[in-house]
Amino acid sequence: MRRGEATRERVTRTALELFVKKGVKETTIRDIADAAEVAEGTLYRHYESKEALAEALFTESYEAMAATLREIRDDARTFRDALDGMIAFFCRSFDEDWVLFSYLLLSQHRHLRDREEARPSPYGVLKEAVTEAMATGEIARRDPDLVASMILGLVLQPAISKIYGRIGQGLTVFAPELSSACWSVLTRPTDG
Amino acid sequence: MRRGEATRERVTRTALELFVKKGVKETTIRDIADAAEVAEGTLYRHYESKEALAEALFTESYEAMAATLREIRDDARTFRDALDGMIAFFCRSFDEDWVLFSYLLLSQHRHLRDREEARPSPYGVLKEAVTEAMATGEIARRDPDLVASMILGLVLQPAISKIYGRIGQGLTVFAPELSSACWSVLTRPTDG
DNA sequence: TTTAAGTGAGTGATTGTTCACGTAAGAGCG
DNA sequence: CGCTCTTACGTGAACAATCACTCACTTAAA
Repeated sequence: MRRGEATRERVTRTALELFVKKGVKETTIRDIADAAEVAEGTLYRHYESKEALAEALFTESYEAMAATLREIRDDARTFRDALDGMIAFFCRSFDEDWVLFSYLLLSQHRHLRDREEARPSPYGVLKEAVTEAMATGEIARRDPDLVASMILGLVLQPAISKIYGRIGQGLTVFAPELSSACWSVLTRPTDG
Repeated sequence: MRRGEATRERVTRTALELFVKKGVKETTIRDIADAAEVAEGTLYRHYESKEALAEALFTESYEAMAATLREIRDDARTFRDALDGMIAFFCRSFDEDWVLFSYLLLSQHRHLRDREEARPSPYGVLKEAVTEAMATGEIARRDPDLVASMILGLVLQPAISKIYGRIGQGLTVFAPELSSACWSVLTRPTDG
């Protein structure tokens, strides 16, 4: 009694691909059903609505990412180790599932709009790590939100550039370079 | 015979605000017409379609930004001056018209999707500046796309964080800090 | 008088969702 | 094993709502 699971996953994956290719609003239930080779009604056996599907797709991956980043941070001895680990993990994940990360990066604003502050997020984990590193004196004390944002952008924008085709190679090869760039920012705060 | 100009601008501005608040697809012609206190038909005296309005709104500001950044770069003697000037200009513009920049930042993926490579863009200007600075030896030679992306992200993400309310103050106060952070990245490429 | 600008009810097409009807996978049972 | 029963899963025509856009008409600036 569980052929349903395979169908669900096919629908979900197909939707993800179409959402990335055309956008959520521009993708119709019919598009998804046709591409996944199921009837329109089937989609509603697995998701309450198209919006719920788009939301689940985002939130599940987004919070899973946050959870793994937290683990990496908790397991690391130093902030530098945590940072390197998080960056390496992000790059690897990105290269492993390009489509999923395109969806996360390109549709985040849509979903983050009405999201409770308290929910787990990659940004939240990073900010906590930064704050703690300031407390232990590992990095200089500055506005944690500014620092976390700069680092986040420094890593995410290359990923976005890869999505746009500006960068050809996988992200993983740049992971060490991204790490050291972040570290430069963290250790040379004020400079002529 | 030109009461039209004022109406056009009211429609345009109202659309911008609604696009940022609700999203483009989620904003209807009726929404715009009601909020701008005109009839639905009026919108079509000034724009071919809703999509054309959304596109014009994006492209005009985006390319105007690129043009100004290019001027700043051309007027600057050193790359460092160019970078500082561009960052300062971005921060000022952002603080001056928060709504417009929210639109540019949050809807860029939608519009950059099918955009000709050759068209002027802030990224293009930055990449050129980076490439030239590498040629003159002002900064170390590395992948220009990676470097341009890192710097772009380092500056844009704080702006996005401000849109999300994570950062309270205006961006302008952080301009010097953003500049020096970028410079750290540019001058300390490889680091244990 | 001319014509750009404004109007808003009407239209046609799209689309998310439903629901009454099939289908097959396991459960219970003799 | 064979049978029936139950229930999750699958189907797609039909529905109702939405919405971008049109157009015949009015208004007012030059």
